[in-house]
Amino acid sequence: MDKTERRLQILTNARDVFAKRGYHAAKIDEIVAAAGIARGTFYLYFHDKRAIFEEIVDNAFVRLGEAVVRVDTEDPTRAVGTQIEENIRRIVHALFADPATTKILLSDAVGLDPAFDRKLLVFYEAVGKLLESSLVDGQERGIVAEGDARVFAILSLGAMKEIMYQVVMRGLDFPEPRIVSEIFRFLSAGYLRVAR
Amino acid sequence: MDKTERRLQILTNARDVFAKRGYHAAKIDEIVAAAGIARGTFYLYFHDKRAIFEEIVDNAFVRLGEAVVRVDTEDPTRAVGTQIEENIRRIVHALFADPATTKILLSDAVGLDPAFDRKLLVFYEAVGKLLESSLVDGQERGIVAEGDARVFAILSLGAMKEIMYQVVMRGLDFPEPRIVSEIFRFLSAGYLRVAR
Amino acid sequence: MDKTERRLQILTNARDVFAKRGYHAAKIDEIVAAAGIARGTFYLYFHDKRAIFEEIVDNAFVRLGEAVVRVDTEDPTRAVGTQIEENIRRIVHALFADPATTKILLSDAVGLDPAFDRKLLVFYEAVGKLLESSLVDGQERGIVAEGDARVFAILSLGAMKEIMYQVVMRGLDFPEPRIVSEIFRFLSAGYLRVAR
Amino acid sequence: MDKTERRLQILTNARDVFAKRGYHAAKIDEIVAAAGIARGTFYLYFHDKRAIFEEIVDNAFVRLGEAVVRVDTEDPTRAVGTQIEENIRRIVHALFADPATTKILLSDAVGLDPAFDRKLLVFYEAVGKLLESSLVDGQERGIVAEGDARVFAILSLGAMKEIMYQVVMRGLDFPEPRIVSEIFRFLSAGYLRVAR
DNA sequence: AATGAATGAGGTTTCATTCAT
DNA sequence: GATGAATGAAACCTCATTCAT
Repeated sequence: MDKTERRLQILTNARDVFAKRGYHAAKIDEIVAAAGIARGTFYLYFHDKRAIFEEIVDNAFVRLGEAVVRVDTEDPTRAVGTQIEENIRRIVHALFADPATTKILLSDAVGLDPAFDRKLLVFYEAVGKLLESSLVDGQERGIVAEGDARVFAILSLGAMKEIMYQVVMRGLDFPEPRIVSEIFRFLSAGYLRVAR
Repeated sequence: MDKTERRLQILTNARDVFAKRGYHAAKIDEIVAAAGIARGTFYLYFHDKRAIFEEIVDNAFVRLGEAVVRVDTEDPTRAVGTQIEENIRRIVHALFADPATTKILLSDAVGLDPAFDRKLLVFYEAVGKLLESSLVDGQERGIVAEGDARVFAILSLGAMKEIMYQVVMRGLDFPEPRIVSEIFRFLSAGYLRVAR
Repeated sequence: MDKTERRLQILTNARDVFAKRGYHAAKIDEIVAAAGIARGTFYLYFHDKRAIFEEIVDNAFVRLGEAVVRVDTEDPTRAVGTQIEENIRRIVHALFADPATTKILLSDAVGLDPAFDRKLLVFYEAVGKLLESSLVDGQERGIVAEGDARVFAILSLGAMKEIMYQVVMRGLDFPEPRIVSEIFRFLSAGYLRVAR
Repeated sequence: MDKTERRLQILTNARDVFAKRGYHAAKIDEIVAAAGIARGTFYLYFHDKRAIFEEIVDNAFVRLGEAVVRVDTEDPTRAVGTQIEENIRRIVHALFADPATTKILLSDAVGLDPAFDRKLLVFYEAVGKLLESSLVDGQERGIVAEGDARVFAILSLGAMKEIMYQVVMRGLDFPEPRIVSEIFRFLSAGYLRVAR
């Protein structure tokens, strides 16, 4: 088994243990037992416990980042709405494809410590900024309502995070397409039909 | 200083330390130093570290629970929209009133361990159920769009959690009323004006 | 309630707690709760935990010491055998009269620490010396077999300690007179009827 | 050094520290210092302080149990008296061979707490039962005096315990064979030659 | 004299990390 | 490269004792 495979094997098992136990309750012992390696071997591949956890999170960030594609409001071949829906679909799909990592992202990595909080914030800010600029762009074209695009971005992100959190933590049993369409509908029209 | 005051003093300082450091990095030593008491005194008032943390979270749950009032769709004196907005306002206000606890709720208490995760889920489920039944009620009266009320509840909760998370973690500088009206608007109409 | 009574009340309750839990597991808290006094009050009457325990043991030593009466081999009115039996009877009676203290003596006070071990040894040595000198006296009068009187003393003491230990620890249900006569018989004639 | 040796090394040093200080005053720090290992290493081999102490006591029980051999009253090649004496000899020898453990057994393990008391009682009861059945057997053959065999067993056990206690605690300087013969003589004929 | 809240020394145990083999 | 025994820092918690009221 070559270095890369071995790394991946450790990474995968660590991910499962982190997802099952949470960061602190995940012991190196359990990770190496799951990976079928000796304790010392772990440290040949990862500097420390924190490092492997960060790598798991970072990889997830990369995968999620790749799922998000800038909406091209001028592309005549693909409707803006479709592009947005595609984005949602890809993100939801990436999260569904690896529930253990999703759980880590939405639960275990949260509130680990100030440094990690920062890392999460940076990622969410990056996603938020991307979304925000798309929204601003959309506002100029009249396909996004007037209002603070940054707030829209935050609220949208939160809505998506929460439903995935429920799926992963509670085992909420919704099929992917359903979740995608619900989110899309929610972002499109909200649900309140009242005056205040 | 009587027992109740002393308890409160410890509770308050512990809350700040937890908010600053996160659960695990918060050391009993720092809490007692902040409270200006001896280590032993701490254990006179709280069984252990976990207990005081739970108490902080439970108190927050109670306060938040009290902030939520069932929407009365038949009250002719208060428009439904106003009642909903009032709810949002009260919740946001409760979270704003104690940012340290809000940070604990939205960050430190998350992913602590499976038992605590369950506690959070139970609370969010209770809030969700309340919201959901209001929404179903609203749907019958035509003031809430057709669709899965449970999903609406989850998405709404997530949107609110996220914006408060940003306020508390990043210091997003939005005044309370602004946040309230943004959320209301978001829930009312979403922002996308596109077909897919 | 005057000082002496209060002291006695604490002493009695402490004795029961020590007997029930053993020295280390007996907490000052449990003692004061049993005595119905405040924690601080305890220290008005006893210097520390060790001191009250020592006092309990010392009192027992005094009572037991008083139970032992020198055997007068020249008294024509009381047979030596009767006098010895009387001694055994008084000792056994004293131990039976206060099972809690007996348990403390034979169990809790044992192996507490080197200093306390010394105290026990000193007491047993005093008893042993007394017994030994009686035995030497008896040997001169031909009513005690030849052999090392010191060893006889030790073996006799051990036999008595063990049967009382069984009575107190296991609840061996033997009536006092039975125990007295069994011991007497044992010391008189042993039980083996074999050559080696 | 392999695992078994290392365990033994820790066990031996712990035994000495327990014997020197008593259970509670024996600190893990002193044990590991004596064994020349780090604190953590101790916990690699033993679950906790209690566990290593129990193991020491249990090992002693096993060794002592092995020393006791059932007396065969029908063996024509070995006189019953000789067999009994052999038993005493083996037990005394086992206790002499490891004075530190003997001290632990007769002093430190006594009155540790109710659970441990129970353990000791169980062991002494097992030995007592064995002895008792031999005595009953002996009574049927007329080589043991009439009387309560159980009481005989208890008294004999106590006599042996006490003399070993004196040897180990006070450094009573009696050679092994002397102790064996004194006990045998004592069990055979007692020492009182009086009527009551 | 009585109280009981406060103290803080001290000990056990855990577990991430190192390093000799 | 792999191993796993060894390390030791670090943290929680207990509980006998003190002392202000």
